[in-house]
Amino acid sequence: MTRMNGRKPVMSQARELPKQYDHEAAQGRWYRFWEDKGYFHSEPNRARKPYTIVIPPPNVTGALHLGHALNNTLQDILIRQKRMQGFETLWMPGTDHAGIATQAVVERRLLAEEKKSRHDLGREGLVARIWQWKDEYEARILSQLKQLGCSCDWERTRFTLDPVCARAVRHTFFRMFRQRLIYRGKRLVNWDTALQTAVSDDEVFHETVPGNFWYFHYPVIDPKPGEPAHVTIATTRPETMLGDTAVAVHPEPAGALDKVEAELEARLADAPKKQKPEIQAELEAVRQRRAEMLPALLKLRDMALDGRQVILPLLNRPIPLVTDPWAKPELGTGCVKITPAHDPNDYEVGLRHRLPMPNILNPNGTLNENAGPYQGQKILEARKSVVADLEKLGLVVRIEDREIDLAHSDRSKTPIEPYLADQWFVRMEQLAQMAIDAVTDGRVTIIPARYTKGYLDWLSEKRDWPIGRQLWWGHQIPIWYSKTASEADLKAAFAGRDDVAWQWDDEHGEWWICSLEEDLADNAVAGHKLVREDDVLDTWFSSAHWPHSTLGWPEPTEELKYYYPTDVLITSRDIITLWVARMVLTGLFNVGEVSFHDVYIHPKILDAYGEGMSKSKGNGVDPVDVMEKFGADSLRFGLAYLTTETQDIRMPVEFECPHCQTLIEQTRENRVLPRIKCPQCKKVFATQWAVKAEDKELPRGAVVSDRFETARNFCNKLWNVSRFALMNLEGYTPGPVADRELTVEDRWLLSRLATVTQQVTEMLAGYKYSEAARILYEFAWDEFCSFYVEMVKSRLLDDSSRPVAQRVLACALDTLLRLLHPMIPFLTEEVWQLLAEVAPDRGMGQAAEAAESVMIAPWPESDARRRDPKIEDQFARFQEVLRAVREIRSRQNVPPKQELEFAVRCDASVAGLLQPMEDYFRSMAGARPAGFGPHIQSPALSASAAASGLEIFVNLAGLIDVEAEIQKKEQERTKLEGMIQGKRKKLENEAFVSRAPEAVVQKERDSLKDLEDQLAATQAVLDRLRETKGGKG
RNA sequence: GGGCGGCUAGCUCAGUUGGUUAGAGCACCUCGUUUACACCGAGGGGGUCGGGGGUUCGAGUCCCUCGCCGCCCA
Repeated sequence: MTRMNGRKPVMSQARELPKQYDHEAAQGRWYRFWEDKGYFHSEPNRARKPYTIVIPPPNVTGALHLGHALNNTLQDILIRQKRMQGFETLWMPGTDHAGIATQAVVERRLLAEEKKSRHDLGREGLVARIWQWKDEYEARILSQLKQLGCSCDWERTRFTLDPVCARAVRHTFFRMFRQRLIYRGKRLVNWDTALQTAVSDDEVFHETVPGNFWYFHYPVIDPKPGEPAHVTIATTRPETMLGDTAVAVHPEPAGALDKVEAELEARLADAPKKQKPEIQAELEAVRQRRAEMLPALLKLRDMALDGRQVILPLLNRPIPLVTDPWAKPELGTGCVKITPAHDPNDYEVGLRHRLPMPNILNPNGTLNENAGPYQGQKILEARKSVVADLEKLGLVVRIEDREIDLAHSDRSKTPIEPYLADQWFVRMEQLAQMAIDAVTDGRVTIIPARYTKGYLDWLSEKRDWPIGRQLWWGHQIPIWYSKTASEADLKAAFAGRDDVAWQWDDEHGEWWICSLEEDLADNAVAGHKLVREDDVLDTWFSSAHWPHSTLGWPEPTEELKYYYPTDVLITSRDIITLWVARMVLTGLFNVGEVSFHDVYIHPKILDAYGEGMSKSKGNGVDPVDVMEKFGADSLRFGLAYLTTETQDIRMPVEFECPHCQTLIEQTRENRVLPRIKCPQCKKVFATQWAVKAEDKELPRGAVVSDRFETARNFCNKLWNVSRFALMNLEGYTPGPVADRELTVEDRWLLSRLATVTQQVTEMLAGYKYSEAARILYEFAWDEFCSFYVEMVKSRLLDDSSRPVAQRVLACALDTLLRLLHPMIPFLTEEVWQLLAEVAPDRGMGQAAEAAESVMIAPWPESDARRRDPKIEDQFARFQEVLRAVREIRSRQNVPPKQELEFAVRCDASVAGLLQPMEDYFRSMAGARPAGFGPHIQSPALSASAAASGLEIFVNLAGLIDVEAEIQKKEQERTKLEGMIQGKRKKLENEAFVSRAPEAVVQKERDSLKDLEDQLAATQAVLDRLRETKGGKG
C-alpha cells in the first residue's frame, strides 16, 4: 500500500455539515418534499399488488399522546417498507368523532367558560360548537402526524361523520333494520345524570367511598298468628325503595346455607395456615346465622309461596314476597328489596317474576312522578327525606357505616345511576358467529396470538350490542315514529320506494320507520306527524365501518375492489372487543370479506410506576416535546426499539427544567404541582397544571423521558458516519467492483450486510419491531462504524485503493440508509440527498443512478452470494486479537500515544489471515505486530492474553507493571481452573456422555482441551512473571 | 373468582427449538479530545435469572406450586 502524504479528508464543497444532526431542519425540508412529489398518494394500480392500512382514527377529543405516536410509528414503518418493496401502498388517514368524549369535553368547557349548559344552546347550537372543536383538533392531530413523518395519503383523509362515512353507516343501519337485526328494547343502562346519557360499561370506573347500610322494616300485610309483623331489609340506597316492587327471600334457605358451609369447609381444608383463622371465623358466622335466622327465613319463604304481601312504606303500596335465589341467606338480613328499574340484579329478579319496573328517576337525576311525594327532589335529598320519614314511622332498625363500591362516570366523574331505558340493539347471534369464524379459520390472525382467546371469549357471549346514545354529537338514528298511521298509510306514502322500511312495535304501540338515505319530513306520511328518534349511534358503530367506509362503500368503487381487504390493523389491546371485533363483523356483513388479514396488538406505554399515561394524572409525555428535544427520528426509532411482543413499555418520566435543562424525576407527588423548583438552578417553572396567572407566566417545563436518549445518540452516530463518508467521497467515480478488488473487510461488511438485510426483512414481516431495530443498531454502530469505517480510513488516503474503497463505502451507506429509512425517515433522506450530490450513481455491479428519494428507493435484497461465513469467522479472529491488545494496553496503563509491539502465536492459517490486517492493528490499537505464527516466542517482558488457538504477547520491555500482570494472570488462572473442573465433571458423568447427543459431547471435549491449553499458557506466563519479579528483587 | 402478561445487573429491557463462561443501553469507575461523532472512543466493575419443588445427562428456558406487580373479564 503506497501511502500518500498530505491528503486530508475534505469537507464537501457543497456545504459545511454540522457536527450534530439538525433534526428540525431536516423534518421541515423533507416532509414537504415528499408531499410535493406526491409519494404519499396512492391510486389503484392493477400492475402492482396493493398494501393497505387504515389508521385507527385518533379521536378529536384532544391532541395525540405518546401512545398514538407509537401506534402510528409502527404503521408508518410497515407502510414505508412496503412502498419500497414495490407495493401500491395506501395508508388511509382520518379522525373519529368520539361521540360522548368529545361532547363531554365541549360541554365542560361551555360550562366553565360561559356558564351555559347544552340546553341553553340547543341541539343545533351545541353541534355547531362541537364541529368547531373538531376542526381545531383535527387540524392539530393531522399536523402532529405529519411532524412524526407519517406517510399517509392525505388526499383521502376521512372523518367518521363526513358524508361518505355517514352514508355507509345509514346503509348498514337500514340493511340491518330490514333484516330484523336491529330492535329496540328495555335495558338497564349506566345513566350519567350530569351528561344525561347512558354510558357504556367501559366508560365507568369504580371507586370505594364511605357510605351506610340502612336496615328498614317493611310491615307484613295481615300477619297470621306466628308470623312476623314485618320483614327487615338492608340497603345502601334508601331512596330506591320508592321503586321497589317486591321483597325476595331464598327459596331454599337451608340448602343455600349448606352449600355455603360446605364451600367454606373445603376452602378451610385447602387454605394456607395463615388464612385459616379468617375462614374459620366466616364459617362460625354462617353457623350462627343458621341457628338464629333460619327459622324466620323458612317462615318467610313459606309466606312467599303462600302469596303474601308486605306494604311498601311511604308510598303505601302492597308488594309481593317472592322467592328468588338472589336473596342470599348468608348475607344481610337474608331478605332483599327488589328495585328492578334501578339495579342490575333486581332487574333479573323482576324479569323472572314478571314484576312491574317503575323508573323513579328523571334523566337529570331528580325523582319523577313515580316517587310520589318525593317528586322533584334530587337523589341525595330524597335519600335524607326517605330515611327521616321512615324514622318517624319507627321503621328504621339501625344504620351501619360501610365502605361502598360506587360506579362513577368516567366522563363527568359523577355517580352512575342504573336506569331502565329504551335502547336500540343489534342482534349479535349471527354476526358474532361470523366474526368468530373469521378468526378460528385463519382469515384473520391476531398477533401476538395470546389475544385471540379474549376476542373469541367475548364474542362467544353473543351479547346484543346496544348502539344508541342519548347524545347530540353523532349519527342520529334514522328512525321515525308514528303512533297514529296505519300500515296502509305507510304503504301509500312510500309506494314504489325500497329505501324506506317499517316495523310495528307492540310494546309502545307505534311504527318504526327507517329511511336509507333521505331524512323524512315530519309530514312524509299524509295526515300523520312523524317524530324522529333523538338518539345517536354509538361511535363504535360508525368506526366499525372504517376499513370499508373510507374506501367508498356502499359504492362499488375501484378503491374498494382494489384495496379491500386491508392488510393489517395496528392497535392497542384495550379495544380488541370494542372495535376490532366489530370491524370484522361489520366488514363481513357489508362487504362479505374480512376487513384485514392481520391484527397486530402493540404494547402500552406506562410510566415508572406501571401506570398508564394520561393527562388527568399528569404523567403523560407529549410527543411534540419529545420531537422538539430529540427529533422525530429518535422518537420513532426509540419507540420501535422498545416494541417487544411481551412487555409493555415502562417509561420513567422527567421534567426538564427550562432554565438549565436539568432533568427532574417525576414522582406521584410532584406530577400534580402547578409549579416546580429546579433543585439545580433553584429557579421555578410551570407544569400543565398551571392555572394562576403567576404560574402561567413561568416558562413551562417539558415532560420527557431519557428512554429516547439511546435513539438520539444512535441518530447522531448515523449522522456523523454519514458526514464522514460524504467528506471522503470527494472525487468519487462510479464503476463496477470486481470480487478480486475487495479486501477482507469489504467482503466481511458485504457479507454482514446481506445477513442483516435478510434478518431485518424477516423481522418486520413478523412485526418484530424491536428485533429489527436492534439488529440495525448493532450492525450500524458496532460493525459499520466501529470497524468498517475505521478500516476504510487508511484506504481512502491512498490513491490506488481510494476508488474501490469509495465505491464500497457509498454502496454500503446506500443500503444502510434504505434499511433504516422506515424507522428513521428524515435523517436517511437528508443523507440520501447529500449522497446524491457526491455519488449519484452507485452500486457494486454496474453502478446505477440512485432514486430521487430514499422513500421510493427499492428495499434492499439480501444477496446470498455475498454471504460468507468463512470471512466472518476470520474477521472475528482479527477482532479478538485487537480486543486483547487493547485490553493489555489498558490494564498495563500504557499511554494511548505510545506504540506497542505485539506478537501472536497461532497456527499458520490463522497467521495468514492476521497478516493482511497489520496496518489496522496500528491504526486501531496503536500496536505494531512483530510476527504471527507457530514459532512465536514470548518476549522477556510481556503481557499476554490467550484465546482459543491464539496466544497474544505484548512486548512491554521497560513498561511492564509485573505485579498488576501477575494479579491479572492469577485471576485468569482461577477462572480457567473453575471452568475446567466443571467440564471434567461433566465429561466424567457417564450419563452425560452416553445420553447427550454426540455433537454436544464432542463440543464439550474440544472446549475442555482448549481451556486446558489456555490454562497451560497462563501458567507458563505466570511462572515467567514470577521469575522476572524474583530477578528484579 | 376466572384469564393474560411480567418478575434477569442500580434503572429500562433482550435472551431463538433446553446445550460452552447469561447479553445490551443508561448509570458507575479508569483512561483518552488520533481531523465522522464527548449525543464520542478504549477498557473495567456489577447478576445464586422472584421463592420452593419437579422433569432431564443438562433448566433463565419445560412442568407444578407459592409470592408480588400490572391489565382484562365477571
